[in-house]
Amino acid sequence: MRKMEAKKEEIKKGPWKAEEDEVLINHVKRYGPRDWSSIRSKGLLQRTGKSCRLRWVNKLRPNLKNGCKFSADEERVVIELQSEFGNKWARIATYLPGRTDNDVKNFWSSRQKRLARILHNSSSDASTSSFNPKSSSSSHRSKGKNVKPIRQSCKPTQGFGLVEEEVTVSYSSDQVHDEALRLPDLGIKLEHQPFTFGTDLVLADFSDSHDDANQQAIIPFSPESRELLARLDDPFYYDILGPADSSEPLFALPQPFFEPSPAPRRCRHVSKDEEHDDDVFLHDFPADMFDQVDPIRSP
DNA sequence: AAGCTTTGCAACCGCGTCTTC
DNA sequence: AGAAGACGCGGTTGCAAAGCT
Repeated sequence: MRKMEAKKEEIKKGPWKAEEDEVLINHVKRYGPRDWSSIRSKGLLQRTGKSCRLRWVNKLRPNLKNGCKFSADEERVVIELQSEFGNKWARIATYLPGRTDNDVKNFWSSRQKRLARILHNSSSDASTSSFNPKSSSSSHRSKGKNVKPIRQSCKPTQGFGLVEEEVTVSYSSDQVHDEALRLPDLGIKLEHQPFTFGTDLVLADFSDSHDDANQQAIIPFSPESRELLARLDDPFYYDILGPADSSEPLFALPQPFFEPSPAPRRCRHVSKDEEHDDDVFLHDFPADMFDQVDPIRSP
């Protein structure tokens, strides 16, 4: 028992040190990005194989865009692919060179939280709302599935944009959720908009609770937002919108940066023969890949 | 300037799948 | 065939930095 406890204690967790990174990089140089468990069994690091793999994939791998914000194009790709694939972050990441599944996941999570906050701010006057962004953890995000469909009816009271007649559209909460996420990309801020439009958007509550009139929040979207929401079904939705950033054509239908490489689900395992060829695993990588591996600064 | 809140991200965990023996 | 171990993925958590009051 004591032995087991001692063994447990040997496993190190928490932030990685530069020395550990160096050991890990050396291991990958020598054996390739595999056999993670052997790193610990050989006594090289007190980390689990999983932890080593994660560190390599998310931080040490060459050509990663570490510390680089998602560009407008990348955002667009993520949004589009998320709607297509769902939360298949690894799959989505294959379309974004230099991005990891963790990056995509965190990016999406941030956006969701931001939206939750925006919606909450917009509806803060709606005392009937039970939506609480404080509890909008990721569990909240994933609970949007079982909410009521929402109905948006636009009755423009101002000559604004292209809306000239009454439009009544019904969307699922997921649709509005997703599309509302796009609005900031259009240069449209949901916050601080004068709510002069004629109608309200009745948004389903994102919480887990059951159908209940009290769960509804009245979200007074800005005219531009309403206009966009009213056009979700338009196949030329993206064409209608001008680029938010003059330098980039934001709303062309997204194309993958690269076709995702049909990478094998798992890395090839090492045969006994290959084991002695130090470089055999490096054939998968550019010759200078390790020159690009910057030593990670320790916190 | 200090305290509080929000945000971004690194890392961990649990679980499902695949491979090896 | 099936058990055990390794790997990969998605969800979640914790913390430091940034922003706000």
